[in-house]
Amino acid sequence: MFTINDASKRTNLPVKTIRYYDEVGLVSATGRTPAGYRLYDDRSCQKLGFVQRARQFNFSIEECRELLSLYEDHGRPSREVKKITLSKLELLQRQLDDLTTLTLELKTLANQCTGDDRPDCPILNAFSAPPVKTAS
Amino acid sequence: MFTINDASKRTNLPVKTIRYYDEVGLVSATGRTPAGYRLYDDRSCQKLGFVQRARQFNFSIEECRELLSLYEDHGRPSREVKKITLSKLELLQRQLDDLTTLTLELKTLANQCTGDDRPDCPILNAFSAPPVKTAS
DNA sequence: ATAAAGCCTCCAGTAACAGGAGGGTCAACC
DNA sequence: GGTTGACCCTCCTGTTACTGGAGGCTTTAT
Repeated sequence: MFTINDASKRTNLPVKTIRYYDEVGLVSATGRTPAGYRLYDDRSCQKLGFVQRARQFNFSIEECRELLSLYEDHGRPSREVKKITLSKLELLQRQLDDLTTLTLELKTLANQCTGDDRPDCPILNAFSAPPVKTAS
Repeated sequence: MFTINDASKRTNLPVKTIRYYDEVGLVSATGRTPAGYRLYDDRSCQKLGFVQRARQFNFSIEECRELLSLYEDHGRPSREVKKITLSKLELLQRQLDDLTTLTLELKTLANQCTGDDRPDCPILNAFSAPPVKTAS
């Protein structure tokens, strides 16, 4: 059995985060000492590590909860996991596209801006008027 | 002078959001009717539109506040605006890189997963063990 | 006159924690 | 046996940028 600090070191998760996961019932502590200290065993440390990696893949807490229950259920079909993953991928792709467009547009604006002492600024000009919508 | 609803239509911002911008002092209402209804003039509508577009470019409220004050100050050097924009671009680029890596990794995992009735799932396997770190 | 639409304020909730106050616990050292 | 220092606990607040809703006026249209 490990203290929360040990579990933290094993999983690279901050102590605060582990407490939070316990609180929201994502990964509960295995038990408590008489003094009320949280205790974690190998299995729960493994689950914490699982969540840590899934979180790095941008899965939300709720999605982690779902993945965790599939992870726990050894008879589950891989179809379900793949479904969750694919819908997450779709979301990521959309975010990626948005961010790419954004970056390009902003780069263009920054390039057009002289960045000197003069007050004329294409960036502010672009922000002060609607883009495409031509007022007639 | 426009009601908050008119301002909303002119700027494509939800009424709630306009109220929020007033509350946090980003774009204050020009005045109030005797009954307490917010009023907006052309100028404040323009500022709302400015913020709306800057927000689309992922500028935070605080950054919008800064840009807005530069926008209002007609003697400001474009250097300052460019500085803010470039640092924002840097952040965007980092987000973009992270998201790209993430998407690629997740895609690889999804491709390896059969997604059928069998319980074996490379996605969960990848999450249940540390990635590169080879235990020896 | 009344109903619908619009406006107001205030409160709660969102995601996923982080920081800090205030206080108990444990191990080691002198 | 006392005391430091490292840990642990709970509870509260703050973060970002809003959104939704309750409860209650005001305005507009019929």
